[in-house]
Amino acid sequence: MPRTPPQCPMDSILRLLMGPWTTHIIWVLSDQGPQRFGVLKRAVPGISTRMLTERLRMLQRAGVVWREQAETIPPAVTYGLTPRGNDLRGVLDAMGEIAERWKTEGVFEGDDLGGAASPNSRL
Amino acid sequence: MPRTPPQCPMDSILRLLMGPWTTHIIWVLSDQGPQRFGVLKRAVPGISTRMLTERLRMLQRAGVVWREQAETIPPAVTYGLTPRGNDLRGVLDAMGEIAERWKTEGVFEGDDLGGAASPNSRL
DNA sequence: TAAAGTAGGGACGAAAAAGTAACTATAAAA
DNA sequence: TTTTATAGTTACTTTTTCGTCCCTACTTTA
Repeated sequence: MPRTPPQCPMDSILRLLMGPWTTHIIWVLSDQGPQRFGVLKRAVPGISTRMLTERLRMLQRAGVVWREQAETIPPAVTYGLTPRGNDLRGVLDAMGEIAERWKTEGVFEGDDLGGAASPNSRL
Repeated sequence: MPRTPPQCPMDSILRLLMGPWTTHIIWVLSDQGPQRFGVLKRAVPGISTRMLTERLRMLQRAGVVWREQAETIPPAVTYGLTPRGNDLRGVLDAMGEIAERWKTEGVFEGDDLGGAASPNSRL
């Protein structure tokens, strides 16, 4: 991400959501309710421990998720959405609705969307 | 972005929007109407020609923007939102609303949101 | 006795993303 | 006549991201 010097709250929220797995994590927490770390990891297939930890920390710093650690000996940590996190549910729903519609319209057929397709891909 | 093998339309739409400048570009086209390349570039301060071109091409492939080239000698190219592009306006508005609210709540004060803050930042 | 699960932390390195600079063509303006 | 503008493309280089592997400490299970 470039050095946008933005002061623009939109930009901040985008940098928050834009990370690779972020919305997926929020979605799971919103849909399945609070979950423990391991369950969450299994619910987001393909994510690495490192990534999941990092994203959760970041969402926590933003006040979007809470973290509750039980000081038992194999520690049990649970994450959930704060009210602020629930604010995001609307955005996610709106996106999901569009995604559904576009899918029925066949937008995602030859799906080479998203990447910096041309310059340095697969060198 | 990792190799999400997703088949999930949400994922496709996220990969579409997630690029660094993408939403900003869409926002400008939605707010100011169709614009020529140069104007657009000036409206998204900090973006490089390369990036702007690439993002526009991608949005075009997704059917979100249209491109109209006048074959005059200094070529004049205009970009605008398709109806599909306008679908996204709602999502953007929803995000903008939240962003406003969070700003008044002071969420973005020590703004180190978004990045992979811990491991390799600023080495 | 050894292995597995829990919730991570840290180092390393490959790969991807994005900035910079240089180049294209032609016409109009200075 | 040199410069400027348009809308890019291409090559080169740097920066950032993210996956992989190894480590923790303790308990329960096989």
